[in-house]
Amino acid sequence: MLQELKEAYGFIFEDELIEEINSVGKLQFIGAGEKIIEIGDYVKMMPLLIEGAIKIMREDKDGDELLLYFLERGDTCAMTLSCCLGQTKSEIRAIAERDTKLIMLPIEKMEEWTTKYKSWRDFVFESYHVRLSEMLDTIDTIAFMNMDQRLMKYLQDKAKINQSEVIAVTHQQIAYDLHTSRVVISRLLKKLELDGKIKLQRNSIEVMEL
Amino acid sequence: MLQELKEAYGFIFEDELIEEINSVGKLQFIGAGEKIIEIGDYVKMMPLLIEGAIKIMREDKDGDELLLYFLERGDTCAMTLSCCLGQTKSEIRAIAERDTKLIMLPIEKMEEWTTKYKSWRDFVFESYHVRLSEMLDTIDTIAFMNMDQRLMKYLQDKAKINQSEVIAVTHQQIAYDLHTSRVVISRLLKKLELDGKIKLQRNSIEVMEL
DNA sequence: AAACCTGTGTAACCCTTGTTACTGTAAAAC
DNA sequence: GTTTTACAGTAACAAGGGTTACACAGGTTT
Repeated sequence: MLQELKEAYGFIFEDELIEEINSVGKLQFIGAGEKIIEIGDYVKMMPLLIEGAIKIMREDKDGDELLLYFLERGDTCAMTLSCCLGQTKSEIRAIAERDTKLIMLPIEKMEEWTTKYKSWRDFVFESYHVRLSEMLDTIDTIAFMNMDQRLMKYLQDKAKINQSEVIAVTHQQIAYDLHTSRVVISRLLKKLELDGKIKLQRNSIEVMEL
Repeated sequence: MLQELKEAYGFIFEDELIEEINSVGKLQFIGAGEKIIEIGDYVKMMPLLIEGAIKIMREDKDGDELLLYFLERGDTCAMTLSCCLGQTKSEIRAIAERDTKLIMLPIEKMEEWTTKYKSWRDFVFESYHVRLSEMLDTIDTIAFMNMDQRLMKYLQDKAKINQSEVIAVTHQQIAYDLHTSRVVISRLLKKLELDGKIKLQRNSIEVMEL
């Protein structure tokens, strides 16, 4: 674990902190599609993403869903952070977008490290900063863009996070992520294909413009 | 200033920190409607809200606006916080919703206090936490609610923040805040009035259900 | 091979929201 | 008092997106 830890976080954390993380953290593997945290769960561990990608979803009382953003290597879940420090339940659902490797940290250490390590403090602040920006971006997207633009952005983001122009996804799944209906997605995808921006296959989509 | 400072933040900050804030902070009065921060501004000071209310707006490249949330006494602008620590430009616009009293803190102190005072650290973390929650709430609103529901929520929020059932606002102003058109707002307001939820007057609206 | 399931394409229709245009009216400016 | 200006009401229409319904195509199961 130490090696991977250093690769992903060595430039950020001082050596002593890396040691500590290495000794108290638990390496964990999550298969693509597996759920990591559910809404309402009490958060007992804080994840550091080593490899892979996680998608963060929001859901309202009626069960309507919406993709908030993706997390990548070097990210942590500020939402979880927030929950840890506040001892509250999770407001979001986290699902592995790809096979994912992460280090789980006991939340007791959070407080301690915050006092002890400047690099940890900076990391936490930076995480919050990045997350707020990401949330602003999400708001911009749903507030100011039409569904066809949102769809194209979604496909591009998803291609990027999965490091492949061909993304494996069904129209129904996209509809869930964008909080709309399958018919609408099929309709808009066909339009995008006619515009030469994507190519449709069964169960997958090739994105031509990245 | 000391007295007001203690009233608003005495329960949170240790005495020594209150002293420091008192000595380096500059008390500032902002009239209702005045702009505090514009998008793209470099943030040189961090505000602590003592009294009044501030509305935080987002704007996209086409000039389309959207109200994100209100700040109240005891709040600070996490977005500004974020900018201070990251030395980046403001992503949002802040406008005094009512006559507002706030303490401006030089950002150099942020780093120092973060190391020195646990109460300050906790305050910063708590601010981020509250702000993320507020952003989630904003996302829920625009993603999952129809315009009539959003409008009613807007009126209720605005009544609450201004501590009055009668709010002084034009249909056009509401349209800007909710990123829609005046005609749509007039239409929906009339419907809400017929439902007995509000009473319309020129330049003001009385909210019956709080 | 037949039956079945899942994913996709498409038409027809409806509701919500956005747009344009015009009217009236209160308040402010002259 | 008359003229302007800002605000509000409303109709008519357009567009985006949600809904329902049905057809069909690949795979999978039996």
